Amino acid sequence: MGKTRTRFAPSPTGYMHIGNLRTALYAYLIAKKDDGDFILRIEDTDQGRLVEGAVDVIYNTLKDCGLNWDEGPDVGGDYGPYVQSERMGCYLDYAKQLVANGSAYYCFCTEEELDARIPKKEEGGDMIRRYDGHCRNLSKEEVEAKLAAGTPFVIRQKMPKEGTTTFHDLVYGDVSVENKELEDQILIKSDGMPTYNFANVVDDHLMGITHVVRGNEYLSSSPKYNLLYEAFGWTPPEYIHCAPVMKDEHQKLSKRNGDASYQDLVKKGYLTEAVLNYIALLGWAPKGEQEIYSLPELVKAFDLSGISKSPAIFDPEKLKYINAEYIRALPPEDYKTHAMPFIRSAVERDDLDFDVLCEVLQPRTEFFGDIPEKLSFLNCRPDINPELYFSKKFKTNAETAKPALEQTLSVLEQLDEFSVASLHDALFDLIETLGVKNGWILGPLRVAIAGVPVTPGGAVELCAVLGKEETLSRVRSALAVL
RNA sequence: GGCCCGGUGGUCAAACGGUUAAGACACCGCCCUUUCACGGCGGUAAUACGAGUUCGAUUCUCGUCCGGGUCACCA
Repeated sequence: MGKTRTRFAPSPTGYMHIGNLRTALYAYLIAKKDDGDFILRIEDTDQGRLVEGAVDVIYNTLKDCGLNWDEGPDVGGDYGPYVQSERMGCYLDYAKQLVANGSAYYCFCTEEELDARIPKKEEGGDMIRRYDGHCRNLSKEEVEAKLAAGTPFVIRQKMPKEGTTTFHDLVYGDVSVENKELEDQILIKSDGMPTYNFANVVDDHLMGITHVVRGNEYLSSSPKYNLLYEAFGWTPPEYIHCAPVMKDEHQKLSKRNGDASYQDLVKKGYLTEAVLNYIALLGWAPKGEQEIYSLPELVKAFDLSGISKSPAIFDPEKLKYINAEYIRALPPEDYKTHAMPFIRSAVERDDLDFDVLCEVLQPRTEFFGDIPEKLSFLNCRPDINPELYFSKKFKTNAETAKPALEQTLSVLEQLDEFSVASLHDALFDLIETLGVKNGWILGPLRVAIAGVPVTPGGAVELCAVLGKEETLSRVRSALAVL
């Protein structure tokens, strides 16, 4: 048995959606779990749907996520080229091989003939037509003659009429279909290009792919693939079909619905590692209770038996939770690097202690994009609603706030160093001297300098963030209206 | 419509013939606490339905219902 080789084979038609990325992740994990190779192949046979820059999005996303490929268009490898449009030479020859051994045949039916002979019927909202095998029985002479005359043709796979075909899937087990259900699908189009189904089989075989990981929309066409392998005398790969990632009970996650893509999530301030961790868990369950996994840990823990057969709904709440876990685990410098652009977008002033600000923000950040709304009070001196001074628990209100703030102000005026530690000491000394509850002093102070009911951090931290000058100015102006 | 696949709390999911049917997110309550978070403790909440096999079914079989996929010279 050779090395495990998996591939990720996207078509560059847009962006990386979460489902795509998960398929790539699983393919990567399956290969790496076995010390195998992960291959990137670009399937760009549909030139009409190519989107500018889409290949770069694929490269960048995979690189960001650390899903490094061992072979691919840019890094090369022994099985190239890795861009399907550059492999066009070989497919027709392979198809002819199948014609020669009786597993495929030339078909000269035109669209018009088909419409006349077997009009499409509506079934369940789709227009359906099953090819009738008209050209299966053409004599060798007829075929030769048409080819010689230059009649346009396609090559179709000749499906057995009887019996059943079974293939084994590592997730779904054995799947069988009656051969009579199988259509004589087109292998080579009239322009000489292979269809996706055919190119896929040939490429996977030529590239030595041992495990095919893909969405389960291919589950029902897999028997056809296997019949193709059989016709060539090739060994079929192992199949791992994955249930889709859903937006809700009915719809898949998709760009068309405006659903979050990987890039969108990153832009909103989600960490790559967290996104990857979350999507690994969407449709796969580890053995134990652990749910925070780095990529190397995933490689170790990944196990095919944990892959789910049913669709999974993408849950933004759970992603937020996982992301928050990652954010809290960040070293403070890294947190600051990530957070500063978002802080800057909300805060216009420069004279704040951003280290302290980051310190109070870090345990309160679920994703970086939620930072700005927490910080608007930092920009200018607040207008204070006196009701904010009221607290049942600390027996405070606008009346008690006045003496409390006066006492506090005189302490703060004496204090030179506005660090969290020195502010804490000074204010708690005052609290002890007065013999009051912490909240009797600290509650009103927080309101006076912030003016909003909810702030990241308490009075002590906020004083440190604002600095002496701004703090005193805010306390004085709060006092002035009491 | 034919065929294929699936169906455990709101969500992700464990349990692969015997459990009081895990755990996590969300939600609710309590504690901690200078607000909010973090943290700690506790709570509400599930085997789609009906038959069968079995001493015993979430688990095996069949039917029903529900959902998804597929049936292209698209990938």
